[in-house]
Amino acid sequence: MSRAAARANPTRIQREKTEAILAAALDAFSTQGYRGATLDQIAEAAGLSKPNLLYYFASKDEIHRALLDRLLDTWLEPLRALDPEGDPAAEIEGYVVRKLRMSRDFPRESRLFAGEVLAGAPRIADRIGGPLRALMEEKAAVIRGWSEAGLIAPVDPHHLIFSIWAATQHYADFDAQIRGILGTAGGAHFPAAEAHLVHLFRRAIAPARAGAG
Amino acid sequence: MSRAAARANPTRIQREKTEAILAAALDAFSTQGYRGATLDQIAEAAGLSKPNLLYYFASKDEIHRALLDRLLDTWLEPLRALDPEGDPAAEIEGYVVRKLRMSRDFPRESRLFAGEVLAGAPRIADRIGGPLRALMEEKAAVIRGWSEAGLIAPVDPHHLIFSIWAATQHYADFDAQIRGILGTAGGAHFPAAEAHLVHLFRRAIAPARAGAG
DNA sequence: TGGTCTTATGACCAAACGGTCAAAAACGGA
DNA sequence: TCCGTTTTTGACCGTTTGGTCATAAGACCA
Repeated sequence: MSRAAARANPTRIQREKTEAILAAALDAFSTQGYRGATLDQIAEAAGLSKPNLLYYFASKDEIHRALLDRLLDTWLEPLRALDPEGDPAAEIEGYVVRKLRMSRDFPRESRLFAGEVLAGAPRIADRIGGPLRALMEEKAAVIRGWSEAGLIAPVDPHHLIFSIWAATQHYADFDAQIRGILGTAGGAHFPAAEAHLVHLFRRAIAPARAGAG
Repeated sequence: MSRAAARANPTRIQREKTEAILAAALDAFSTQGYRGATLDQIAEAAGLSKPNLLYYFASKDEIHRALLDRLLDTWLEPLRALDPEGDPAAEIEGYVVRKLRMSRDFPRESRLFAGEVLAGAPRIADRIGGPLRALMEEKAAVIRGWSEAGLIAPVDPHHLIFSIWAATQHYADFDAQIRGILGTAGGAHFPAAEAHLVHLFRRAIAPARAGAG
């Protein structure tokens, strides 16, 4: 019999405990990294004994993997939603705003992902080179099309997307630094951040006016 | 007698071994985090036995602290160099370029810092709330002055600097992701990144032309 | 109520960890 | 060459870590 967490027909207890474990593990991994988090710590936070935890997940690695699986599904949604048929400026601005809100609403997930990439992406290199890259190419082509049609300024689509990722995720990943500098608590700086980022990227893609270039 | 590494008059051997240890530790900590890196691993990479390593540094924590001390000194240099008397656009663009080049030339340092902040900045919270915050306020005031004088567009100086940090450091911290997507090796994408970032921030701070807003 | 499958636990294990210590080896100035 | 200092090492230690296992307790349905 395989692991309880991976059953086809999970029982109520399996569903509840699996959720509790993943929630506790997300806390642990996102703040302390893979090696820094311990099974004892996760088990205690989830309200289980360690052997009981290992009844639901076969190993530490399997918990981590399960978290990343969930994460990547939802992580790319904002970019997926970028509509090739929509208004270019509105689409890109909308993407920036959606991405920033994910940083605000899912900072632990952002940090989990950041930590994994920071470490060289040992456990998700395949998915970065696969689905993520494919989606990136698809949307980059859309943006390049807008560029070439003169609907937005000439920009390098890949690096534009990198900048959007960087600038938005920064508010989750570097939260400790931002709080230390601004002195704000509980995401009070997000409205200003959103206004700034919309300004930043709106100007970046605004088509050059007549007479320039 | 205090630790060999902290002597006032270090011997040649002390200097050499201390360097070797810090170099090995930078590799280890930047890719695996504080808990992930082990003394055995650092010792081996530095070509020493573990007790020998602990002859130079009293503890794992002391090595980590020494790395952060060095790092923070040089890390803020690009921002410090932002000249209040210079041309605003040139100063900000210069800052972007310098910061990006630090990501290119010191990616391990960038990742060490990122990992520390990601974990909640437990060991550098004081220096973030202190010297870093002070420098930030100083330069933010400069940028605000430029804004109010109409020399650059109205921008939130703090968030502008956050965006510059985020967008430039991204190329070091998320290198694994960028390589996985672009397929480039050895920093071949840096010229394009520099062109893009200069474009991005030049437009962000360009004063509004007559007739707009 | 009985029986079966699921869930939980205490005791335990080997390996890895950060760190200590006494003693040996190497260094370097007189 | 001598001798005090610096440097290096092997052996060792207590703790923590991820993980196992046999067994007990609990849930659920007939």
